[in-house]
Amino acid sequence: MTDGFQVKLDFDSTRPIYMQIVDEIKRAVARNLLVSGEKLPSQRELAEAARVNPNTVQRAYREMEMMGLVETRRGEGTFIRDDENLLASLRGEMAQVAVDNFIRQVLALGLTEAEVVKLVTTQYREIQSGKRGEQDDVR
Amino acid sequence: MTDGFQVKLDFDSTRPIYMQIVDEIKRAVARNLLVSGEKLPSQRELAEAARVNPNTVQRAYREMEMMGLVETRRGEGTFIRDDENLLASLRGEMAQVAVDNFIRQVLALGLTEAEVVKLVTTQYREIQSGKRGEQDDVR
Amino acid sequence: MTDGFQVKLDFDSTRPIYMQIVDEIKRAVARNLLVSGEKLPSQRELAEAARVNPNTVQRAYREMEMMGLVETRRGEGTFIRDDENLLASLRGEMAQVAVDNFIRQVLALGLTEAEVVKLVTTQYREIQSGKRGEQDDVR
Amino acid sequence: MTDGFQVKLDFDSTRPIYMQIVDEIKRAVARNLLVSGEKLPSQRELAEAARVNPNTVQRAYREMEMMGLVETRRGEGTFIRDDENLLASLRGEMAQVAVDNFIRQVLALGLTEAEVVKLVTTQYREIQSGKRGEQDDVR
DNA sequence: GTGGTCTAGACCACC
DNA sequence: GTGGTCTAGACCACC
Repeated sequence: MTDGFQVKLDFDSTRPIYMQIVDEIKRAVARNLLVSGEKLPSQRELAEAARVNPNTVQRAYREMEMMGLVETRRGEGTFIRDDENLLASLRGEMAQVAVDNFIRQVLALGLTEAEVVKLVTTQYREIQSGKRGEQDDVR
Repeated sequence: MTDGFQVKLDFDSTRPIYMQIVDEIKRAVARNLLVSGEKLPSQRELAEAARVNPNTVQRAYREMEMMGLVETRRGEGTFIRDDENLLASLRGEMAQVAVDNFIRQVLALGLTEAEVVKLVTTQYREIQSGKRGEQDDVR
Repeated sequence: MTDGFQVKLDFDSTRPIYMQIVDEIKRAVARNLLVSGEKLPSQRELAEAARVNPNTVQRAYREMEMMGLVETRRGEGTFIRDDENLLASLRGEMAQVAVDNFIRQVLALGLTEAEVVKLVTTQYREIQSGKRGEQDDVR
Repeated sequence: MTDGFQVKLDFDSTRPIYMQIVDEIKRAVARNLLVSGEKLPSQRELAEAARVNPNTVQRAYREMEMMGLVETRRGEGTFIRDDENLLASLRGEMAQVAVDNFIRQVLALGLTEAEVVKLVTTQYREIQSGKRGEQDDVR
């Protein structure tokens, strides 16, 4: 796992393990931690590292292949495809989830729209400026 | 369990259990799931429900007493105090954490400030309008 | 025992032991028997010396930490903090209690204000002059 | 013990019990809780109340008789004598002890003479004014 | 070594 | 019933 992503699994979750693997890789792609053309770990490698059955990893990779996120080249490995549209929609989905959770939280706290926008713009600038030259472990 | 809050603990976390209890109750107060004057479960009740030692619950309650969040009356129980300033700062803290996490996520996705603001305002209105008469379990 | 203070506990008192420990240390600090930066005995040491449970000592130390009197550094120990304001207010409190008790005594004896002031000034000078080079155990 | 004084004994003290009884009665006299002509409890009564041997009480009463504080009239009981000089010296002694302890305390706290006098005069007036119509349990 | 957390359980005080 | 204190002892984290 020297790659730019890690697969953290929750074995207590009701969400199937293979889906969790897909989620993690989608997330890494959306965040540019995995880029077009990059090779994923081999199925065996990942299975060992994540301590799951190789079949589980294979199912995850097959799902991603079907959704067009990766392509598997026999004898070579599995690679992130170069598909701008897919990437954009991935990012859109994740942004949507993030914003949705965020809004629910601030609504529960009783913040008005104006307050939220204020906080968001302020914090956006603050964090962005602080990011210069920093390592990017924003998980 | 009939209360407006639940205490979910992660026994694997490095965060001490008593702090997790405090966190949960602070959160419930910030969200108005627990309001001024309301009685918390007795130390023994909560200890049993959360499957922790009564001493652990007591430590949590004592911490909250010291920070002025609750008031404990011997022989009667522990109650949420009425302190507007404290409540406001609690909400401020939680909003800050929420916005901070959110911004880090969207920055990792490469969204611009304008895009973020757009998403936020759109979603704010959407979720708020959908909230009418709904139950509020947004955890 | 080589420290400048001793913790004498009254196990029959209704005052909790951990508070008695706090009282004693506050007194020692107010009297400069313990000074800024000085290390308190470790929790286990004091527990053994005072024949109480380590948890009881810890509670005392935690209280003092919260009131800002001491600073505890994990793996190192607990130290008197350097806080002039706190020290002054500690001394003020203790002086207040002493003067209060004293006045009640002399009032009960029927002394007038003038008589009291006379006694106080005379005795102040007498005791102070006798103090030169004496050991200071005025408990 | 409907009288204006109580005899509290410390059986762990090194000070003999009979002296402690004398001390307590001297204190009550100095404070006008026992006045000239007043009858002390009978030796048996006091022995029973204080849970000591009647001989011990007798010794205490004998001491006080010798110092001129009380007189015993066979068949009647023991009474506080009317001796202004003795009373004055009793009060003087007690005042001396009180002031001595007090000065040692405030010296240990580092108060200057001026500060002490200031505190004493302020507190004298405060307590005295607060005393009006109050019950006088200043022990 | 140091402090920090937690459990199990006793006993007390206030109501 | 409620919370408050204390003990005994385990186990962990930091040094």
